[in-house]
Amino acid sequence: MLTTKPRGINDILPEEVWKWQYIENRLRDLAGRFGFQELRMPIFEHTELFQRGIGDTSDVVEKEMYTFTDRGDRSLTLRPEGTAGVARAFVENKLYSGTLPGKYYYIGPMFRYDRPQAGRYRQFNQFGVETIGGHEPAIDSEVIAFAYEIFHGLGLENVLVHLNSVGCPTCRKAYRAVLQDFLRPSLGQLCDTCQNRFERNPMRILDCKSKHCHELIQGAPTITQYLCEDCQKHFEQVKAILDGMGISFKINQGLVRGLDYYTRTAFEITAGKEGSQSALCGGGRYDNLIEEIGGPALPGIGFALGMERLLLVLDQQGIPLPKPDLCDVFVAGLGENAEIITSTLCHQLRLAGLRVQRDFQGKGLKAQMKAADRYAAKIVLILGDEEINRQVLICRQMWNGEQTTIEIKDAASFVVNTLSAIEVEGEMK
RNA sequence: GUGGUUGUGGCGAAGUGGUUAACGCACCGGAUUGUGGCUCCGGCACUCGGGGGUUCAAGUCCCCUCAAUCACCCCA
Repeated sequence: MLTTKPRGINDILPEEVWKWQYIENRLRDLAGRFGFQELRMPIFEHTELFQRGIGDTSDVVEKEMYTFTDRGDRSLTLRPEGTAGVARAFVENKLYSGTLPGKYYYIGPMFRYDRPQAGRYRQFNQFGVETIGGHEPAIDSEVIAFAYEIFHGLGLENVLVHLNSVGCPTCRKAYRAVLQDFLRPSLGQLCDTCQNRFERNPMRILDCKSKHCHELIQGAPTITQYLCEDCQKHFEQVKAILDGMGISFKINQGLVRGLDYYTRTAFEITAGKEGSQSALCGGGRYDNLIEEIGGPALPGIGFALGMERLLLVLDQQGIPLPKPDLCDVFVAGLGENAEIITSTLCHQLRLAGLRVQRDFQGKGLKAQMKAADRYAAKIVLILGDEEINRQVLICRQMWNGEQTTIEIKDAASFVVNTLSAIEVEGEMK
């Protein structure tokens, strides 16, 4: 072949896509129940939106963006995440003039130039929500409850909410100084990356997976000890509401989200799987982002989940998803005389709302029966010369092999009735 | 960006320098002249991810490259 798909990019084939559709439908339904509306933003934006929004020191901006120049010499970037785009759309369309907080969700592909791995791809899909214009702790809790319910509702085991507060610029400034004081004596022993982080973003050192660094940061002061009064109160209230809703969570003081815009509440959700790519969902509050990109000073909070990772754990945990029926009726026409009648019949059945398959290659009855079986057709209609001469056809019920001869003109209504009858029977069981 | 493993038909998988590249599943056809799921029989890779090299001879050795995968990093 001429070429293959680019690295880290995947086709989602029909045999797989029904799972996606099922989950997407559930997500949309759940979003509606929580009062969120869909917002579709573009796949690419001006590069500076992500640079300013996500933060220059983040890995995403530093080394993972798909940035290109268009024919007008503009620097554009394929969106690596959704929040910045929603924020931009919110400001640009002056959505702050509506009822606040605005509650939006999005679903679609994101792009990051990473080394691909299980559960990590260069084009991956996220479902995310954002609420903009509310600072109340109840909003944090509602967003976390929504995220939790997505996973819980699908039947996943060991769903765990990791919760932390990363403070606001005021308390973070104080904490940053304390943390640097703590680390300074062992600065030389930290890994290269962490030495780099020391000035630029010392809180990220707490997140370092290197064993050596991990030992050195034992006993480090935690941000929660240095939260200002407002942040502390906010955090306590979020926890209290979650308790009240019966949503369990675990405080994880090492949880520092990778994007620079986060303030106060930060959370992540995992489901059993330990180690790499275990985060199914990540989110948090971003109280300065909207203002940062030139909008009014409105706070926000949201999360995003990775569809590929969700599908992966569902599979690992053996959670069955309902597979839709692909075929109600297979029309088996035999010989040239059946051609027009077969086509017409298929069309009528489809107009009657049925899923219909047929053969186009003039195969024998045996081969057509085999095909019908593979389509998992519930009913096969057989049309040969004998039947056509008498203007009838044979209706075979594949689940029990029973056959009835009926008139061609009655076929559609007969099939509809037969199928609705067995559906009712199925429901009664 | 770093390190490890892998790459043979649609899929899984033998083959460890030497004639026609096992086998299983799937697929197609037949046994059952007009009827699926079982059984039996038959068919199905000018070719071993791509390129170059070593050799009388390479799927088998070497180099490069691409891709997958795992770990690190990071994150969804």
